[in-house]
Amino acid sequence: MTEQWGIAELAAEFGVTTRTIRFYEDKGLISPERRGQRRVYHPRDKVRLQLIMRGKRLGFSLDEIQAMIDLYDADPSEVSQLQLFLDKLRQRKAQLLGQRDDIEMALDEIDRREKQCENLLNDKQSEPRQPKAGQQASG
Amino acid sequence: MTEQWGIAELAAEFGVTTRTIRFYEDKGLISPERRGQRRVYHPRDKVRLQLIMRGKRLGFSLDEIQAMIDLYDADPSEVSQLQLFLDKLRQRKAQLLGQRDDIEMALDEIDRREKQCENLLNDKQSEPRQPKAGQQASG
DNA sequence: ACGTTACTTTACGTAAACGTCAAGGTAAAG
DNA sequence: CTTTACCTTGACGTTTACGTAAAGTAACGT
Repeated sequence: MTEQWGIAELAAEFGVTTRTIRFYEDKGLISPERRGQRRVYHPRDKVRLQLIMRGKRLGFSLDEIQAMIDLYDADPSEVSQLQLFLDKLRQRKAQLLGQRDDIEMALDEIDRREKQCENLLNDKQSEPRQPKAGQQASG
Repeated sequence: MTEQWGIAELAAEFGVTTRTIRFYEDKGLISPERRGQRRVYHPRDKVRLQLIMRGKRLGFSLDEIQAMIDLYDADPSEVSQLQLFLDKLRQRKAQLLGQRDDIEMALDEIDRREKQCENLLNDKQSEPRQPKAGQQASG
């Protein structure tokens, strides 16, 4: 009985405004219980919001997030639907793998720059005056 | 001399419209050579566009992409700037690592659903009639 | 009864990232 | 010289994802 929250609590917990949460409801991404005219949120709604937030962090549009949530919720009984469902899953997977590759590349570049900087900082701290052409490779 | 392109060529190569490329120029993300009033793009502009596209695939705003490109281009000479620069690098890194975690989670979930589907498909194909409660674990 | 608090709907506003004309320049080809 | 292809600069339109009032309601404390 303790696992339910008002919209303001949820908003605070997820670091968004109540407007945002209502907007997601308008879009059909969540559908909380109604007690009178008030919205009452349950754990499943929180799970939904977690999925939404993760999707947003990964740059997906709300429509895409909607589609992904549908994928999680779906329970395809017909074989033809199952095949189609599997295809969709694999598409998302491919997209995510691509994103992961992009991230790896970006991380590699950042790591290079980071080490470059650290070296520079060490050099400057150990020798505040003469720059001294050393054997530090630059590329 | 062969390494230069018109805006239409570039647009075709990157799968965007010329409007998009000009928009990025307006935003200061790229600044091609001008021959007369025409834009002429060189390899470095392609590199920029690659970075932009990667940023977009990862869900960054053009402003953020701008900042990331600045990070790549910057050559901080002052120690104070260097420290600040390093901080920015590490912030980006943290963000990217977070995104990577998100992706791993999403991939895990998809993999589970995928295997679930494959099992269902196999069951249905080997036994089109009786569902027959088998020893296939479901969770 | 009255005010406060927390919520509700309705509706107009806005920033980002382009799309979509409109109107024209220019260089080579016919 | 005109057509054609390709480019240019505006400038207004559109979608997404909310922000921001405005005005109303429902329970709760005093």
